[in-house]
Amino acid sequence: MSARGSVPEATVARLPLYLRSLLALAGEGNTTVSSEQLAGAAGVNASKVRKDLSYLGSYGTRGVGYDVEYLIFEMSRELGLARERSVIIAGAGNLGQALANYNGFTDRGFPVAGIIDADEAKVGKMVSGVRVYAVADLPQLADGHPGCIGVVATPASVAQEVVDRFVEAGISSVLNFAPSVVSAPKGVTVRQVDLALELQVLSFYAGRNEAGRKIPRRVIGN
Amino acid sequence: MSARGSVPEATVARLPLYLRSLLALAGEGNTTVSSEQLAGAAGVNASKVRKDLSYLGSYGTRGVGYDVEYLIFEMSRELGLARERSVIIAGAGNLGQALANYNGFTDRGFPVAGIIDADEAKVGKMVSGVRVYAVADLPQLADGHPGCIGVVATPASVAQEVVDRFVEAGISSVLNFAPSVVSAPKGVTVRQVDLALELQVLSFYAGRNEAGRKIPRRVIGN
DNA sequence: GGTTGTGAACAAATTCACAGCG
DNA sequence: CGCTGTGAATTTGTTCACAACC
Repeated sequence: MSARGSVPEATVARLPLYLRSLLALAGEGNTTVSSEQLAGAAGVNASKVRKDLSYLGSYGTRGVGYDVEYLIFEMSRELGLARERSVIIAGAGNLGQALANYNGFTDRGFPVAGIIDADEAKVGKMVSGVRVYAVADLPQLADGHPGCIGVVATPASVAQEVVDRFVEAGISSVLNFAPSVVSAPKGVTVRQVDLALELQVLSFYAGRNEAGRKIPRRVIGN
Repeated sequence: MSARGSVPEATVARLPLYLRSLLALAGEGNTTVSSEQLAGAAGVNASKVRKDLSYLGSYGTRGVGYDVEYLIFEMSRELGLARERSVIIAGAGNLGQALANYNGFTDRGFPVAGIIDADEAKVGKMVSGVRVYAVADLPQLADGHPGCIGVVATPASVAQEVVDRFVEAGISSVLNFAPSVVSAPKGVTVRQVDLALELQVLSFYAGRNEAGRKIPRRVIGN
């Protein structure tokens, strides 16, 4: 398939996984990788890797595999990682501070441009090297970092309001950590991460496993 | 459908969303809710709500809707939230401390039982009200909190090792924040949360949106 | 020989549409 | 009449299996 037909969502969600694996493989000195190897590293199966890569129109070499450096290049380009994207965090509370302090963002190419907070007492302070700005400063901050990503780390009660402000400031990518459903106009992408939700899902399966274990106490031949 | 056939994964992932919405609705004094309303609150569509609820075998009343309290009860039961589950965090670094400090876990019924860390200098210290334990203390800590959930907040390089230790200690639910694919024996559920991955996915769509915007500069009638 | 790229088969998830019931 | 519950239709995602190619 030749590059520009829309890439399935499920595939998009796996691209960063492949990229991460490829970077690791490159670090180990591999110059070439088969779909089988890449699948192993990314924790998926080989046909999936081949299908996914085929959506990017990337070319491997039959009988050989994919060129690691070339794939990294292609994939970074697809993911828009050539261009740096800053992150603006809304909410200087627990989670906001944690995220500002979290190296994972900066390390992987998403520097934190600032934190905005409604609490005047916090404005002007530094939180692990990141300045806290007033809500009124958001438009200016966003302008200074074109293509930046807004991160919602406020209580759920104000999440929608924050998203609206982000959108007004011209931000079109939002990562929402608040446990609340938010809406945004078309053209704005919102992704939701709810930490407690993940725990609840685990709890569901834990219940099933434990319940399941009750009956087959001593199964013959297992 | 009558309760015990396996609930589809996609449905399981939405149950906490419904529960959250139901709690909000109950808080507003609603005693009854239609699939349409619940769908609105949870940000999905009504048929999905009905299908999902039907997997739980929950009964609504035709012409009326669902009883809010009853649904909350049923859903909490399904999610195993009657029983409290503690969380044990591995890694007292940036992210680990942030998570320990994050009220979102405790507030929603997942108290943090402790942090384990390989660094002897940190052992015995308190991190926002949570004690740091040595790795050797893990089995005991896990025993003291049956059905607990292990959270990996270490560097990727040791994530697999940590998961192995969790499993040895009898933990069968793991939430992995390290950007690395980990494997675990059958019967152990692992969920992956990669914060930078979310940003990369946003970056992908941002690129598409921006590229798309290049051409229709001034669209008539929009 | 080995590995990709991809149609075709299969499976999962979503949406439609309406019968059934309060 | 209004709303649920669910089969059927559709869409999306995964896996298979193999021809094409290096």
